[in-house]
Amino acid sequence: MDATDRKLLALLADDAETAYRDLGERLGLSAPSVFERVKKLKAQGVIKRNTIAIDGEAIGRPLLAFVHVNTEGWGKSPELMAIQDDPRIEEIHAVAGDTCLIIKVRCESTKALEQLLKRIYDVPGVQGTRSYIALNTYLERNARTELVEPEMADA
Amino acid sequence: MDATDRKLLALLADDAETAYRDLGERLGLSAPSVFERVKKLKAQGVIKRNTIAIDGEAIGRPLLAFVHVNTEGWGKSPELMAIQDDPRIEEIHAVAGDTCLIIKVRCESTKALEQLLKRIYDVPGVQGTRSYIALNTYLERNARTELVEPEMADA
DNA sequence: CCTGAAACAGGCAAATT
DNA sequence: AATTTGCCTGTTTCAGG
Repeated sequence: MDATDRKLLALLADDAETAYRDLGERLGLSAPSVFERVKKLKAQGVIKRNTIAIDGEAIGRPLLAFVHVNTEGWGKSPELMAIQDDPRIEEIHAVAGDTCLIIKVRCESTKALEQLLKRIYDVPGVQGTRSYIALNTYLERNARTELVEPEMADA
Repeated sequence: MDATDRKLLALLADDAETAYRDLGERLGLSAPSVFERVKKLKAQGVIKRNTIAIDGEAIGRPLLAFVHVNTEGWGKSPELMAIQDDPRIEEIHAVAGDTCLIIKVRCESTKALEQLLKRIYDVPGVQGTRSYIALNTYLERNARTELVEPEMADA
């Protein structure tokens, strides 16, 4: 994982369909060398997978929300994890703070969100939820590397 | 946007490197037909772009956090939006609820998060922040379509 | 939407520095 | 030892029907 790898990751994150030849030009490498690096990054698990970014509104899910879930005892129950079969659920994180779980959901409507919340409330141990409805998304992207070496300044 | 398109999007979200021939087999179409559909979905903006999923830990950013930002007046100031040049910032949403903005960040360390918070606090109009540190991520994926027709049940 | 064909890029092997 | 050059296989992409 050197500076070239980080720049390569940044280029692929921006457009994963760029030809190895073009990537090589930008990195000062030949196409096979770029291929080798990508292969290694995939084997190492740095690149988890290639995917597409889908527009939420275009697929009929204009409502984005973050749902904080409070549970008695520990939050991660199999019943609660079962909700991930719902394609509206995009993320589930256990967090430290004044809530137990944060769930990111993308719904068709407020009614669909209500149904989802109902399902969450039906899980044993769930004490309550607090929802944050996104009014506008200014930025939404995957993990990024920086093109330059990160500076480790202290506090 | 018919059922075939939704299934195609689901397949591409799972693995965007699948050959059109293989996609065609699963969809009951020929490779050129799949190509046509993908082209249309891109032109319509349904597919926003092809990208790679990068492992946060592998690039030295094991610390995921959601930062709620409270501001006086309206949250979206140019100064605050300028923080998106930092690759640690993955998402910025204006939300309705007991906070103004939710920011998703992925940092190298608690010190790096502290610096980021410092930068946010330095923006005029920012009254306070509340951070939720992810202890464990159970699910993290992009927008998904469902393979079957969504049922619009009422409340 | 499918069949056939051309252009292109991906992936490997040998050769070179 | 690592990278580049060149080649072959396969996919992508464009016709025509």
